[in-house]
Amino acid sequence: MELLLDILKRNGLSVTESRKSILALFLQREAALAHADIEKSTNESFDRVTVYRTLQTFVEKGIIHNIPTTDNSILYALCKDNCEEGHHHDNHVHFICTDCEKTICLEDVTVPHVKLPKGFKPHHAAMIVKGICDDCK
Amino acid sequence: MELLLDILKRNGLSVTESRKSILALFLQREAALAHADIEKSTNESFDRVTVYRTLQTFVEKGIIHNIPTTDNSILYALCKDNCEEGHHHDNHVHFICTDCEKTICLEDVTVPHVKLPKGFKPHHAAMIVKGICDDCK
DNA sequence: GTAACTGCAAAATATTTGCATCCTT
DNA sequence: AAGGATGCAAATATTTTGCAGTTAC
Repeated sequence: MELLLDILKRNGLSVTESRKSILALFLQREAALAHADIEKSTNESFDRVTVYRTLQTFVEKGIIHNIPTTDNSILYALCKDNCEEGHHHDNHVHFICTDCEKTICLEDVTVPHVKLPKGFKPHHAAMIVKGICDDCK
Repeated sequence: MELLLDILKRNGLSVTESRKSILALFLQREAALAHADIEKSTNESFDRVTVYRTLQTFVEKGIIHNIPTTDNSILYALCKDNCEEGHHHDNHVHFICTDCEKTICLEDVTVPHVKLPKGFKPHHAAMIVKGICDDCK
């Protein structure tokens, strides 16, 4: 709970119920969350609009980042290292379990470099692996 | 244009105006397309619903596949090899140019394998590289 | 001729914006 | 007390569904 308040304060955000609850959700799960997950998990105690605005604020501050998905949903995840340092290092692999549908940040697996065709200058790379996670195997 | 009809017929699809136009769009561009791009490019000559249904049909038949994105859009791309063979091999890297905003299939760059933590069984991997493309450099 | 595709209407869902009120600092 | 955050209402955008008319084969 200390950590939670630290994160908000460090980023110059006022401490409100919605921010505390939503950030707590991210801290207690290892999986990524979609907007809909957050609405469900907080029992709809916050206005839908507040959830949108809270997520947007967190992304702007670099507290969470979004993860590429193949469908039209946006997944958000907070990753330990980032938060501790206050800036983004989401260069790790994301794993989507096709069984339990969770998206997990594999903090220890970094995205490998690839050789691109001539003329292409890479700036940032993301990688998503689908399969069966440790819990569902 | 021959190719175009071949693709439709090979997949057991009847040849209609919308399918021809939309498939032609994919064939003449190397970049991936979003639903909105298609509506614009076809001059809104087709109903929005038809575009949805056509894209869905193409995905089901394996003519196009969708590409992961960080925002909440869905990008679709047809990749040469897949179409020639009639089934999916989209295990190549996708490049998103942050300048022209195009998403390009790098057919020749395959997604590298990564070593996952114990218990994780990979099934499919995708990789997205952001940066500056050959045209914008 | 028949099955399948399209367009229109409308429903359902998702996202954004404006504004008055309430809460944090 | 002041600035920012929230909730509500409503506008806007996106996606889905049903159905009647049309088209491809």
